[in-house]
Amino acid sequence: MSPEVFSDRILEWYSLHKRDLPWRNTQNPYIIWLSEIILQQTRVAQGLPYFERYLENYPSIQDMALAPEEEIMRLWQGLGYYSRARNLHACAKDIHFIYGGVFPESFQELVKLKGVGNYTAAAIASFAFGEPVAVVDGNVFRVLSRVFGIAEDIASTGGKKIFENFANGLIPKQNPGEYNQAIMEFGALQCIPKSPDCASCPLNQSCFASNKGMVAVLPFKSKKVKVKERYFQYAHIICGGDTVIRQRGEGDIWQGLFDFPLVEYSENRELEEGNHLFFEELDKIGTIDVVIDQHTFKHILTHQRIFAKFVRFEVKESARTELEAWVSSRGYQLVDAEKLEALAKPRLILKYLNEEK
DNA sequence: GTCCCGGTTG
DNA sequence: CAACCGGGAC
Repeated sequence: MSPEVFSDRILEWYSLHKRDLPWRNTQNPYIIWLSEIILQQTRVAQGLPYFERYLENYPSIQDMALAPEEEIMRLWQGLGYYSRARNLHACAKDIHFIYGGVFPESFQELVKLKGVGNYTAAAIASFAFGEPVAVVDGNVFRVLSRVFGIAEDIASTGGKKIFENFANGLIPKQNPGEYNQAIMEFGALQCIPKSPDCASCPLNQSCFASNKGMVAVLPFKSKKVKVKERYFQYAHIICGGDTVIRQRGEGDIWQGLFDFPLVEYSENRELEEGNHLFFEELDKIGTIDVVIDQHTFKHILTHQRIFAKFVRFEVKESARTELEAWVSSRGYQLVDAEKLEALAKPRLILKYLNEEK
């Protein structure tokens, strides 16, 4: 099948099936960029409300650039991959303060922006500026590998390169943005990962995978995820209406988000036995009113299974001064309910806080 | 429960 | 090239 026939069929399918999404039918690079960052590693249904909230809070890149980091992170709460939010803000500031508020217009320049890789640069360049550069996301891998029978490993650097080159050989010079949207939408709705309805597909006759019975095995992806088990002992320490929190550091999950003081064990046994590691320390600084064992939460991520046990310590108001000293010596913070609400927390912590009362 | 999905970065 | 998150399908 020639590139022209392929793109024509994809575009025709798109004209019949395209979803009406708020970031379509705009050429505004800010809106396109925002939607693409949110949609990285994220389904449309999950990202849509976040997109709307960001756009409502920050109608322009200037608004976002001038917003406090804490607010940017809080708006991202629950969406995952929090480095995207940090990069979003850093990029907004760069564009506002360095680029004079004007988005760069070419793939070459766009790809230099923080949080903008090959895919996102191609999306912005083609959607906003009509540059004929192919987007290659998970949808495109799937469509091209099946239709044209490309069996290269999409998890490897070399495989990705082959798909990128192939995709760029297909892209029509007129309306490349429309075509890019079309092939991704085709992958998202028609050529879906599992059990696609090939009978209704306009490319069925000429599709390699369909003809060879290889729909279930293409695209080929080598990755094997090794899941790490972790055991968190959390101390939920409250004093009056205030809560002890700490900000998570670099080099681990939930970077920059807020959770509670914790001890991590390597064995489940330790988690079950070592209940009150914080008890002694807290007991030293003042009287603990109540200690309540909460049940253990199992938090499943792709690469980690986290077993989190929460113990709630209620510290007497009379020991507040001592608690404050301990909190600051450990690099923690004692915050009121309003502040706690305003900070970005991981889903696990939100689950606990919601269930706790 | 288990498996699967997905862009960028250090 | 491994690490980063959460949700949805089955």
